[in-house]
Amino acid sequence: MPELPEVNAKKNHFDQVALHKKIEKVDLIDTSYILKNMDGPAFAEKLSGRTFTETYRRGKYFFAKMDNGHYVLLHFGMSGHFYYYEDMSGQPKHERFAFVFEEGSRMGFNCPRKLARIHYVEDLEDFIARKNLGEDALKLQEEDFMELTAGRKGTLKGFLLNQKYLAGMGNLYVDEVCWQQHIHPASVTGALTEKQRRALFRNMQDILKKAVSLDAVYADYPDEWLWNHRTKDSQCPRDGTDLQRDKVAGRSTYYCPNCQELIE
DNA sequence: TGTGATGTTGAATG
DNA sequence: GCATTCAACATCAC
Repeated sequence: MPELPEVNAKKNHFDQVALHKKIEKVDLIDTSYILKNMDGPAFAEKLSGRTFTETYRRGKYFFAKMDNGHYVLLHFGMSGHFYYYEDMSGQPKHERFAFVFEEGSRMGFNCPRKLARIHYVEDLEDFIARKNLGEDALKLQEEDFMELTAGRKGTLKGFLLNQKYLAGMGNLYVDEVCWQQHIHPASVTGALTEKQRRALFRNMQDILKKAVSLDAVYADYPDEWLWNHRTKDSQCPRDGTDLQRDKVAGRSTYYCPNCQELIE
């Protein structure tokens, strides 16, 4: 589930249940694939006795700051999720590790597909610079977006998905904004007019803000959006045309062949 | 049973 | 440097 609004919802959850609680230990189940820059026991040792003091989200990257000034980066991949519980009966099936708080509750990190990535980060700025991670899509300024898009070759979808330009957009929100703007996702980014690019940018932020305000609960997303119509054999909520499904920028893409213009 | 899934990365290619 | 395509990562659900 995790694109910007989903990760934001996870942050909200984490802030609510995990901040300011002393970590007694880290329960390691299987961190072999997801923990990237140290092994499980070293990670557990680093975290033991620490307290999370605040959190920071940039795009889909979630950083939990500790009382020693260091961070834990949690990237959820495709299927990562937090589960907070006090009774072991609440332990999720694919928990890879859990922060065990002194009071006895646990913040479990569940990840069936092991595509999540965890790093122990001493220097946040350095980590972001090395990742070449772009500005958060909600913090990006319109003029910077205009500069990033001007004259750019390559598909609009490929651009919006690339986290080094702006961070946070994923497959579903990209389809949504392209659809709302009547623009075919395979359009050439730099071929859009200035007016189109400005409108796209504003609409993108509006969509993200709305999704964040709804805590990424899909059932509450406006029915006028493509979102809940983005399924096999469905129709465009605007004009009833059968939606088309193609691969664009290597990702499964839904769009309306009738009302989304290919600009190139 | 085969296929695809909200993400990222690296290799190969143009 | 830029952009594209493909494969890989590991598991589950349909």
